Amino acid sequence: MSTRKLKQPPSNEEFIPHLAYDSVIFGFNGKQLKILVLEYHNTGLFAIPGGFVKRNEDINDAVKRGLKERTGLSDIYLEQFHTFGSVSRSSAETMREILINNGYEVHNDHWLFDRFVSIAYYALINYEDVQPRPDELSDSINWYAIDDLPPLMMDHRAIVDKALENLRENLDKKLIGMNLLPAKFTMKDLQTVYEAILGEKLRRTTFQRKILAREILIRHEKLFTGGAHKAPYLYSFKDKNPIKGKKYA
Amino acid sequence: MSTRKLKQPPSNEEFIPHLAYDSVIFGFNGKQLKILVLEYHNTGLFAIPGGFVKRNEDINDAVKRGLKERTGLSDIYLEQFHTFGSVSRSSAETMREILINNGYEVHNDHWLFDRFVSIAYYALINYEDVQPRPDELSDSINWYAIDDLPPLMMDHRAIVDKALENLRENLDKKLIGMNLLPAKFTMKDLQTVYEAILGEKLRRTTFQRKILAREILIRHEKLFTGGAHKAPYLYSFKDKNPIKGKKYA
DNA sequence: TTCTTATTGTCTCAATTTGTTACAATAATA
DNA sequence: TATTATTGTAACAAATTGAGACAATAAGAA
Repeated sequence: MSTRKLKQPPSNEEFIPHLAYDSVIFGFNGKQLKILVLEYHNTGLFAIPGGFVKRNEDINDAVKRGLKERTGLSDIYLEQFHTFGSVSRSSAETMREILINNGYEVHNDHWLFDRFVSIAYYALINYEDVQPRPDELSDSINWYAIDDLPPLMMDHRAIVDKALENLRENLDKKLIGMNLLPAKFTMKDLQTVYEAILGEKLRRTTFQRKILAREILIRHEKLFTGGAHKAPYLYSFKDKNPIKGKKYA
Repeated sequence: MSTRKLKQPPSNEEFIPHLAYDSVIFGFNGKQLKILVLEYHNTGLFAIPGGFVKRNEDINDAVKRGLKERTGLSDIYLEQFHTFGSVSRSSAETMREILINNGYEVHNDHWLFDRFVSIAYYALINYEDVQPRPDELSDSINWYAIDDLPPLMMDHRAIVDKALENLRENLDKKLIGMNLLPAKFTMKDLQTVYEAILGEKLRRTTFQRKILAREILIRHEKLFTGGAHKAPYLYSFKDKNPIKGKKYA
């Protein structure tokens, strides 16, 4: 019943050789910080989403293109954080395993088996409005809690760790919460995002005071959840890009 | 008298195509923060030092190799800070101008005229123990004060600006001063480095108090300069890599 | 209606950190 | 022995952060 596969892998003509990108896509489900991890067909190999750069394409655009394909979202918050360039990070064996198990016909000196330098980005997206789609090579793509990841292939674990490190550093400078929460949220929601990213509990009153002191939020109506207690206000972010020097955590 | 040049440019066989590095090399002359800028023969083009990555070489090693060639130093403090990947940053015309004015014979589809992605690093070196050497393509290499740079070719000015931005951010986290000063220095020396990097004056007593509170310095003998005033202590850094969370500026 | 409960918004006061000024302790030199 | 410029530290004020207290709810239960 099954036909012989004759698929062609990405072409050398179209893409810059030796160059790839990888993306750590963060989402927040209301409780935990998660990232998208894909699994390749019949290999048991887990990886973060990556791709190649077209010969006449900005790297930023290549990453956006990949994210669009997998999440359906455009206008995603993206941050380039490191380029991984050791020789040892590349693994021809791993690439071969992936391609073979996807039914590709590839010769031994195919460009995908070469050494690759990877430019790594992290993305922040609103968990709720995404239905992740696996790409052609992948079996599945799923959210995994940041502290419960499957073993990742090659150096992908190191990439994720470095992404998280950078995300934590940028928590001070950029408005991280804006990209991980819906437009309106409670102060507790925001605090939970901060705690999930930092991996530690914060003091409620201090957090609230500091966030409010920054004057980056607009207060809206109250949210009545049905809980037997005072209803919290809803907030939204005032500005897209204030960049203040103040700390809030 | 002069012979016809028949030099060969770097070979496509040896290097990864489309991939380069650029380095912003910071030094401190006791007063100002400076960087190394080179000028290409007969072109009036100024650039920061860069190079290519061998096919079987870690990118970090490629940068170290380039730095060693130009400064004679190994064991240089290096920090990768960004990868520049827009299509528009590359300029075949500029490359052609440089190669032609160096007497190279290159065909029109030479690999150096292709689009390049550049991984950018900054380095911190001790100004005093360096005698910069121009490379084969360059006329000269000289120190320029960070606020008095010549016009730089292509996007090199943006690379320098981003390097400085990153250096300022890392002033908190890493022991920047260690790499820009001699082994022993006065508190005033250290403050001057901080001021040169930040581009602003700091309050003497607060600076001294905060630095001392971090307990990263060892106090040595006094330094008698011959000035008609109290002699300052000399200090050195205690540890290579403490990484404290405290701020000191 | 009136309790009870959990949560929220805000206030207060203590502890810590930072900003600012003051001042004594030098190294030369006059 | 004065004079001068600079350095190391102390002292106090101002600002920020930590830690608790507490009144104001929004339900549901009594």
